[in-house]
This record gives sequence, structure tokens and C-alpha cells, in this order.
Amino acid sequence: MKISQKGLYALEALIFLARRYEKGAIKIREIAATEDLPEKFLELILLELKHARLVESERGARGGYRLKRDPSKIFLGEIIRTIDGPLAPFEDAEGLRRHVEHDKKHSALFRVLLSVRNAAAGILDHTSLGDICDDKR
Amino acid sequence: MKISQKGLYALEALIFLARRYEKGAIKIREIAATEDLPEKFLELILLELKHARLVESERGARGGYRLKRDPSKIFLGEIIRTIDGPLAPFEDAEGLRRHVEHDKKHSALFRVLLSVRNAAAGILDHTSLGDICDDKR
DNA sequence: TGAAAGTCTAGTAAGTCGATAGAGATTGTG
DNA sequence: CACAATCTCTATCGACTTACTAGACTTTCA
Repeated sequence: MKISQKGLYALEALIFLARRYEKGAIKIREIAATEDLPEKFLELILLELKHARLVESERGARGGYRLKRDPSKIFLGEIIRTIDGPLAPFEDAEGLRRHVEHDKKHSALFRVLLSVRNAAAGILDHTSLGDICDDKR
Repeated sequence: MKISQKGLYALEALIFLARRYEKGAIKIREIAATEDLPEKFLELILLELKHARLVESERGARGGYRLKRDPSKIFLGEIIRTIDGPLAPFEDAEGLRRHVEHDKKHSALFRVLLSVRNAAAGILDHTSLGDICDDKR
């Protein structure tokens, strides 16, 4: 699992949306300006997040983006999977399980890799945007 | 952290070397044939592993490769870092710590990413080739 | 009707990935 | 000594990915 620049932009944009969740839709331009992200690139990212049903949008003069669900119900794991794919360090959880089952020579290796992916998923699928943005440490 | 095909080849080759550790040096060609890895590509990989002091080699007619240390003293984390870079899901541990310290807006996010890298490192830096190759499950 | 916003398809420069080619250096054997 | 086997190293390649930009299109609302 590798988080790309694009993935980081997605996380930052969604954290921004989470922090102003109560205040309604906000324009791409404002997100880009406030978080200092490339505007046209951010468009693509938000569109992908929309297709993944993490955000919703309205067009026209008073349009913009907002989170589709409460920040406490959107987990980092979902976001990262949407933009950067599976959390596993090699292939995905299914593939790793298959290798553990069927690859006689390297079963033990893939078992370790699966445990790494489970550790990552354990953290990222239990940390929400809510956890991130009302953090006080 | 993402393990590439090259990284997987490295792990497989080293596990092979670990399993026959007592038997002395073995030729690239034999490793490639037994483990079904592309020979010329494996050359490059073994060379990199040599520069990282994980293996050693001899040239000439009776040449070949062997592990430089006991299998129980070579950890998966070292191998993966050599071929694929840092274990962190974004940048490296240093970079993440820096962001936790200095990036006011995203401190909490980077703290989570750092905990993911620590979980991965905790597993991979405590699992040795020895653990992998005398596994009996 | 028209400005302002999101939607969508292309494209692009630079880099990475997986792999191959081939010349060079070193060593053991006949 | 010669030579064959083996590791060493540099270069190159096509395909793909990454980070981003351009621009035409659609929808909304004042």
C-alpha cells in the first residue's frame, strides 16, 4: 500500500470538508485555495470521490461539494482504497489469502504480508474523518 | 509501502538461499531456474542485495551467491527497504514525524500514517528469513 | 439568457517498472 | 597459459503510471 500525492490531496480535501461539515456545500476553487491544491487536479479527485459516494455535489451558481455522510462514518481506509487501491503491500487481501492457500513454497511469506495488510486495515478502517478533525493533541 | 514484483523476487530468492544456507554458494542460474525467476533481472537484484550486504558472492567457475549472515539475522524489513524503499505508506518515518511536528492542519493525519508505518515495521523488522523458512503450518 | 459552477474526455511530460543485451572483470581447471 | 564459467556493471527498452493541464460540455439559478 502506497499513498500517492493524489491520495494525500484527497485526504486533505476531505478533512477540510469534514471540518466545515455543518456549513453546507463549498466550491472546488475555495477548497483548492484554502488547502493549496492544484485546482484542476482536485476536480478530478473530487469527481472520483463522488463516484465512490464519499462526497456529493451541486452544480450551478450556488453549487459545490460536501461530504455525503457524517465525518464519523467516513474512514481513511475507504478514501485510500478509492484513490490508491488496496491496502495490502502486495496485490490485495484476496490475492494474499490465495497465495497462503496454494503457494506451497511461499505460504509463510504471504502469511506475513497478509498480517501487515491486516494491521494497516485495522488502523485505517477504524479511523474516521471525525477522529482526525476533532483531534486535540 | 508497496512491494514491487522485483521486491517479491528478492524475497523469494533470499528465502531460497536461506533454506540451503548450510550448503554454500549457489549460481544465479540455479536460483532463477528453481524459483522460476527471470535470470538477467535476478542478477541485478542480487547485485543490489550484495551492495546492501545481505548476500555475498564469488566469481569464476565455482562461484555463486550465499547469505552474508545467518537467516535468523536477516529481517524482511531490511530486504524490502533495500529494493522498494521505506516501509511508510507516504514518504518515510522521518518525513512523517516532521509533518506531525510542523504541519498544524494535518498533524493528526500524519500521526495515523506514522502508526501504520510503525505497525508494518513492527512486523517486518521482527520477522527473519529463518522465521519464514522453518515455518511448519 | 448568461454567468458560474460541476462533469467529462484528452492529452502530456516526466518518471517508474519489469526486463533484456552485452561488454568487462575475476576465478578455477586443464 | 588459455579458456570457460561466473559475477559485475552500464545501457537501453516498451509499457505503464503519475501529476497535472486544457477545453468542451452540462446544469443551475438569478
